[in-house]
Amino acid sequence: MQSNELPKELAARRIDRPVPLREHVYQAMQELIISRRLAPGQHLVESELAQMLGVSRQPVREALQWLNNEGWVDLRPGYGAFVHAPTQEEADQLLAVRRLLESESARLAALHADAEGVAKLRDLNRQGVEALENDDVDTAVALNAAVHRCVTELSGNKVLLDFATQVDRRVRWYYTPIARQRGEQSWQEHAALIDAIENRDADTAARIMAEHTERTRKSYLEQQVEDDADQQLIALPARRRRKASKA
Amino acid sequence: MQSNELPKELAARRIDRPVPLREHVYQAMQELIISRRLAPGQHLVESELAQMLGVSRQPVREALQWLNNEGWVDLRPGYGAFVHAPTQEEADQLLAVRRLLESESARLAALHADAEGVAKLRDLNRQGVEALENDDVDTAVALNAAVHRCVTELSGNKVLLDFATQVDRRVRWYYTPIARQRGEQSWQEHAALIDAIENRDADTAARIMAEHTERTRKSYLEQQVEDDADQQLIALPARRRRKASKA
DNA sequence: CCGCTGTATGCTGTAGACAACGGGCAAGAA
DNA sequence: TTCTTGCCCGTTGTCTACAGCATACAGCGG
Repeated sequence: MQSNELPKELAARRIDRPVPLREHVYQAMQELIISRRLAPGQHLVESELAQMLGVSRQPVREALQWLNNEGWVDLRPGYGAFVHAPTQEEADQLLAVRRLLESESARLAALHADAEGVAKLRDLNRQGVEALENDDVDTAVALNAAVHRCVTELSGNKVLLDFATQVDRRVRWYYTPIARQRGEQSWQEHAALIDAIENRDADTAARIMAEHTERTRKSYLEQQVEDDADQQLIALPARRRRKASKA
Repeated sequence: MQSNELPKELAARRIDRPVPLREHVYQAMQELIISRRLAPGQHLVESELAQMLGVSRQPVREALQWLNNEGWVDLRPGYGAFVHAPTQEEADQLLAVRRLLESESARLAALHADAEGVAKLRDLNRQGVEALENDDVDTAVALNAAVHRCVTELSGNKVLLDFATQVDRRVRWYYTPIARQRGEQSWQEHAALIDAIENRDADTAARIMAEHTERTRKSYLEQQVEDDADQQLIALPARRRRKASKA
């Protein structure tokens, strides 16, 4: 099952085949959505996407299924796919669930983590602080997610990891804008959390994580109000959009 | 796929188009998996399923995607779909997550539930007790799930409801066999829970729910040991199975 | 007898095409 | 003008066909 890359430039006129096309479609569309080039609520026409990405409709359909499962698009049977339009209410509830899952993760991590795991956490956190000092926001955000993910991995509960991962992906809809705002404090809280885990202090770890995610939630809610205006980008059916743009 | 049955529905299904075929495929396969006619670990060949259900491979593929997302089958890219083989460890972790989510649901339900919601809960619970008295296990299981779902709905957190629903579906892999075992006690606990919700006693509600699901988990773990033998039904590639059955 | 290699076959992933459904739009009636 | 009615066409859901890869197996050499 190994994928030995780079042998065929001939077939590479499409895309390298070892990885199914739907994967590329999935990633491409995810980026398009994150970058807002596909607006929330927008109707996604399969044939348009297929042509745009140079593949047939099947990979697009399958990618849409995945995107649907991860909350990036909403699939209305017989009607089509629409870019998910996140609401404040949903964000609030999502972050509440995140708080619940991650707090429990921290508790379990404190019970189960070994020295190696703690070391890895410290390393990630150190890198995060460095990234912040260098104003490298993207890296900092990624490392932040990595820290949280690592804690969840150390919980030893794979199902919990699954669900937390799902939540994390959906949180990323909202997260980036607030990363800069409360950067430094966040990493200090991480450090305290890691200490608690190292000391096998489950209750403290859980409490710190709960407070940590709760602050993130608050930050988001304060931040978000101003954005709501352009949430109103209307979701026109593709047809109507096209007619409109002709005029 | 030794026993090809229920292909009669296909003809009728093809006529009423409003519901996509993949929905029917999804439901049919889910039932086949629950009933163990598709064994855990078994390799699912798309073309076989398609022929068996009287549709083409596309609806089957899409149904498999859904089944994968809900944990019924595992999809290995380029290799095929396999009926998910649940393990004890996974069940344990799954039930731990369930405990977490449902406990929080109960807490929130106690904070937010209105009189109407409480009434609905009581009604469901009453029906459940009746079903148990009539030895109607299937109905009792369904009503049990309904009570839990209703509590989660009353929490007012739609995201939480989403995740709890996912967990519930996966728990059903394991649940039915233990339903009979601890039937009566379960409904008594439900009653206590509903009281707590009605009294707006969030902490008590959360505690009762946590203990309730924890007992379910324990029951499962005790029960399950004996089943593990036939978990070892080997997952042969479809080809080999066919050859073997010729001999 | 065992291991290797070439070949055959079956499976998945993808492409391209068709038919039905449903919304949009225009023409006609009130 | 405004509402109704019928047609048009865009979109989805589905089907069939094909290419490529991986495995199983046979035949050969050690």
